[in-house]
Order: sequence, then structure tokens, then C-alpha cells
Amino acid sequence: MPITIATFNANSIRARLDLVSQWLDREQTDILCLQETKVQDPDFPSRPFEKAGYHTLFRGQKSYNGVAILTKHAPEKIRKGLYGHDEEDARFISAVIQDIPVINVYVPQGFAVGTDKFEYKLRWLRDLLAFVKNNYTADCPMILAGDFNIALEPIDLFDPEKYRGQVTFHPDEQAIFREFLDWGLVDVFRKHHPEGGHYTFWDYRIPNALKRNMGWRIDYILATACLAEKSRKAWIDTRARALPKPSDHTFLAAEFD
DNA sequence: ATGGTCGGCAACCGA
Repeated sequence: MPITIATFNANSIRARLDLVSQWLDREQTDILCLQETKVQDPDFPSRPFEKAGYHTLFRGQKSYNGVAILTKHAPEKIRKGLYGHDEEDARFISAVIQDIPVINVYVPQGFAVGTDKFEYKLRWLRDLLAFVKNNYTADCPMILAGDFNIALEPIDLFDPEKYRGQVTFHPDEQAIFREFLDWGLVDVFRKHHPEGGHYTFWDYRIPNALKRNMGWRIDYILATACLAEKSRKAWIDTRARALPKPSDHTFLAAEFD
């Protein structure tokens, strides 16, 4: 029985309720990881997703951040927040679904290189790496998905020369990201699409960024090698970014046998 | 053509 998983930075789940509902209706993905839900837990719009057959897990806060997992199959061993960070940490949520551990993250954006926010991004990433290494083994199925706010290679953003050394395309971020890959995680989209020019994020502040394909690939579905071997395809749904009232990100999805 | 991003949330902050 194949299983499909997707990730989407919604930039407010309430503003994107129709878009996400319609996407699930059409795609029928088993697991959807959401970031930047921007809603406190009592206000999370669970009901429409439950009516559509999904369990909802969420950890949010006022105005900023917030992560959620929507899953057709019952989640087990739910965890909210990353050790060593605030109890209210709304950037990490995980569960075991169909015997596969799934971690959904919203990595700090980092603002600008040389600032406290950038150092916090690096620290958060290192803590996540330690958490993964301490709690999982690379030779068992596991998925780490979400918005990493890092483009890894020059082919993962539209103007690498312009942005080299800046936040989201800086060697210090990339070095930590590569440690996840070195440990045994595989970038599932890259596996199926070695060529560049595929993006998941287009900044609202760049006019007609989608049309001009001025984007970044900063959202990922990472899977341990044994699971990645079973991946049949991975795709980015640019159509959802072209609809009215889009998020600045779009859906990234993968299918496993 | 005489403007030019969103969302949250109520003045700006974060992305």
C-alpha cells in the first residue's frame, strides 16, 4: 500500500483553509506537514480536516510560527517541541504514523547573517541534528520534513551569485544541513530531479516571482535511505502557488511503496 | 501607470 506525504508552509492555516482543504481533496495525501500555521492551539481549525478524514496534531503560538500534521492514519507517540528549547516551541512536531516516525519542522528563518537570530537558527539546527542522532537510527524508516529555510546548492535558488553568503544560502547553514544527509537522510525530491530550477518558495516581495521563476528550494522531504529507496516519485505543485490567495510557499509531495 | 507583498493584529514585526 503506497503512502504519500507532503509538506507545505501555509503562512497562516486560517488564511489558507480553502486552499489546503481543496488540495487534500484532490491529492488525498496520507500525511501533510504544515508550517507557519500562525494560530494558537484552541483556535486551530481542526473540524474541516476531521470531516475530510484526517487526524490533526498541532502546536501553535500567537502570530508566529506553528506546526501541524494532518494524517489519515492514527498517529502514535506524538511529540511537540524540541528538547532544550522553550516548552512552547512551535517549530517541531512529530508522530509515528503507519510505523514510520515523521518529524515536521519549521526551522528559524535567521533574519540576516551576523545577527542573534542567525545564531539561533544554527543552534536550533544543531539541536535538531543531535535529537535525530540520539533518537533514531539511519537504517530504519524515518522521515524529516518541513521548511528548513536553507537552499543547499546553487541550483536550488534563482540567483546564487547574488545571494551567496546571505541568509538561506550561507555555508554555515549548509554545513549543518549536510550533516543530516551524511547521517543517512536522503533528499527525496533531489533523488528524482537532479536538475535545478525547481523551487518551493517565491518571495512575495519580488514582483511576479513565480512567473519569472525567481524562487528558492528550501522545503524538503528527507527520508532514511531504506525508505528513500522505496520512493517512486516526488513533485512540487507550482499550480497551488498560482491560485488566488496563495502562500509564498507551495506543496512538496513524495510517494513511497 | 502616478502603484508595486502578505498575515496577524491593531503598531509594526516577521518572512
